[in-house]
This record gives sequence, structure tokens and C-alpha cells, in this order.
Amino acid sequence: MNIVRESLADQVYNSIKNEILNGELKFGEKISEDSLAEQFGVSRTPIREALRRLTEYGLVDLAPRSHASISVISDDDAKDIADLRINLELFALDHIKEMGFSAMLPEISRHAADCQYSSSVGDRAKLFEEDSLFHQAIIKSTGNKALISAYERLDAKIQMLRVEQNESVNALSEYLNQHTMLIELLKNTEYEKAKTLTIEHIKHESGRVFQK
Amino acid sequence: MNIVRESLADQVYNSIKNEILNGELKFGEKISEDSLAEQFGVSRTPIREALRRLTEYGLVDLAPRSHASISVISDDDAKDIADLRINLELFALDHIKEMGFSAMLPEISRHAADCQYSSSVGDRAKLFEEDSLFHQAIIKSTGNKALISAYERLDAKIQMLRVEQNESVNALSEYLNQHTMLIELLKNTEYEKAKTLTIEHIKHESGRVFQK
DNA sequence: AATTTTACTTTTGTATACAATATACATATC
DNA sequence: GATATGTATATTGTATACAAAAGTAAAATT
Repeated sequence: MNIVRESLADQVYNSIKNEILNGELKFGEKISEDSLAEQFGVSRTPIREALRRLTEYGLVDLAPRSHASISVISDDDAKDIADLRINLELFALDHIKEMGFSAMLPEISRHAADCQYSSSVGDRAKLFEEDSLFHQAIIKSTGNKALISAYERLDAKIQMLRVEQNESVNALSEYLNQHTMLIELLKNTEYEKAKTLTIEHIKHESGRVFQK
Repeated sequence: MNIVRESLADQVYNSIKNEILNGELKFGEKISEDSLAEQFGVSRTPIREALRRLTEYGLVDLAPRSHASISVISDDDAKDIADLRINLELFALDHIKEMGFSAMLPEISRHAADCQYSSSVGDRAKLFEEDSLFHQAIIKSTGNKALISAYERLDAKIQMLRVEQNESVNALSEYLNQHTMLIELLKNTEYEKAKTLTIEHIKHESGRVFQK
């Protein structure tokens, strides 16, 4: 077995990301390297590395020689993200239509079920996580590495948006059954219906952006 | 006016990227932070930052605690990249169909012309650059920031692929007139034809991957 | 009172120093 | 001779130190 210790930079990256998605760090909030270094009990070096990576994923904005701050997603940005997301997920469905998705089916179903369960016990954070994993699993079933990594980046922002929207677990649960419906449609090779449902589902989840 | 000096990390990032795209750094070649630091006459700090960023863009592979190396793009990866590229460019055309692209038309046309010119004088590097800028300009005309940044990442790999394929300027020039054809089709709002041409163009440019 | 200037403080950018880990090579063991 | 083990070397990971720029607030000028 190959034990690989996570670098401090990786740990800090994950911790800051979680703090953003928990709401501990507010959108737009300024963050300094020194205070983060003190908070995590490490030097500035791994902090800087984590911040740069977070910037690459669009979670943090970096003003050169000035300061870093948590990203703020405008309505326009949210619309752009949702539009691109629809496009990428439909692209994945096209791929599934050609090549199938049997290998990933168990994982996809599991995340759908875990979504439902998390919703039923009111575990909001877990619900968000499983929702992301469900959609990621569909993307992964294409096996297209370029797509997978593009979606991974987009997903980071999608997760921020979910937090920003701050919907109640009740409101969220409403559209979770669309996950299982989608799985059924794919099993029955009803791809056109699957596409229509996917569009509806994402627009539904993206909430306010599509209300106008 | 606000003069902003480029950080050393930024300069090193661009320099290494250029060395990769020039072929000075070979695919798969190992690179050490120390030797790069010596080469550029800076400390390891900005070198590390540049390498991490290059890794995020898929140009460099980082083996934790071991070494960095220039990425190698497999045939499968190349196919994935081309497939995703087609999808994103068609998505851009959909957007143009809805919203038009007049604001970016001059820039798009200029890059198409510069492609032709670079080809005619045999300037391979400039041809590659303008080819990338042409396609980027089409993507930019959508105004979708999420799409633009996703494509930017993909473009870095597309550029690597162009270098790897190592086609002659003659072979390349063959399909450059497709750029002007595409512009004409868009001007005449013949979007279906534009899509067909785009697919053909990208497959053509992606060469070997689609030959089977 | 408003604006500019200046001195001070804070924060980032970069270099250097040290620690931890991986790689490479020589030596020992079977 | 092949494989395993130990030791040296090289390289990355992290901390610290210093330099430069940006932010801040008080003093000076109009």
C-alpha cells in the first residue's frame, strides 16, 4: 500500500473551501494570508498555494499585491454557469446514448438515494454534497477526461451558488425525485425525455436566475 | 494610469508555457524547480507558483514530493479534448444564433485574416496563435464568462496538440479558408451550415484522432 | 472644511534556510 | 546473479526573513 500524506497546502485548500461552502467565510469577505496562516497554524507558504488554487477554481478573487477575497457570483454569472452546465450535462447524455452508462449506474443510483435520505433527515450540507456527486457521476460516466475536469471546475461554482441561494431543505427536496426519474429514463433509453428533464431540473435548481 | 508590473511568477508561467509550445521543452520531460530557478535567475518561490498554475491548465504533471514533468497527451485524451471542443463551439454558435455577434465580428475577422497571412509567410508559431485567437474570439462573442474560462483551459491543451501533431504549414493552410467561410455563414444567419462546418473544421484540425 | 502630503503600518512578493521525503547507488544477503 | 537493505544525494515541502508595494490615518496646506 502506498501511503501519501496530504500536503499542508492541500489540507488548507480543502478547509478554506469548506469554510466558504459552510458560510463561515462570507461572499466578498477579504482574507489575508497572515490571519489564515495563524488560524491554521502553518506558514504563509501553503496558504498562498491554497489561495492560488482556489482562485483557479473561481472561489477566491486575487487582487495582485493587494488582497484576496471570497468570490461574489453575480446574477449574470449565475445564469452563465447554469447555461454552460446544461450544455455539459446534455453533452454527457449524448455520450451515454452512444456508449451506455452501465458501469457508473450503481454509483449514480447511490448518490440519488443518498440525496433523498439526506433531505429526509434535514442534513443540508450532505444533501448538497450528494447532489453534486450525482451530477458529477453522470459526467464521469462519459469517461471524457476533458469534460470531467471542466465540469469539476464548474461544480465548485455551482456549489457556491447552492449556498448563496440558501433554500430550505423542504424547497430543495421538491426536485430530488427528478434524479430517480432521470435514471429511469436513461435505463429505458428515452434520451430525448431525459434531456428535457435535465434542462428542467437544472433550471429548477438554478432558481432565481431563470425566473425572468 | 495604473501601471501593474507582472509578477515574476506570471513571467515564469508565460515563459515556460512558451517553451512548451515552442518545443524547447519536450513532452514528458522532467523539470526540476532548482534548474528552472537557475535558468530564470529567480528563486524557487515564483517557479513553484508557475508550475502549479501550469498544472491547473494541464500543461504540466505534478508528482507530489517527487518531480514535475511536461504533460503527454494520449490519443484518447486528444479525442476527448476535440469532442468537448466541438460541443463548446457549437454551444457558442447557439448563443450567436440567439444574440448575434456583431460586437466581436471585427476581431474575429481580423484573426481569420492574420491566420491566412501567417500561413502565407510560413510563420507557423504566429499561425497557431492566431488560430487559437480566432476560435477564442467566437467563444468570447457569447459573453458567457463560465464558457470563456472553460474554453481558455481547453485551449491550452489544444495548443499543445497543435504542436504535437507537427503538421507542415502547407497542410495547415488547407483548412484556414474554413474560417472565412464560417464568418460568411454566420453573417447570413445560416446556423445549421455553420454548425456542420464547425464540426468538420475541428475534426480536420484534430487530425489523426478522427482518422479511425 | 476639503485636499494634499507625509509618515507609519500592514500586507503581499520574493529569497533563503531548513526539514522531510524520494531517488539513486553502493553494499550486503540469499 | 538477483534481490533486498542501508546510506548518501537530490528534490520537494514548509518556515522564516527581508524587500517592495499598498493601505491608513494624522499633519500640513490651501
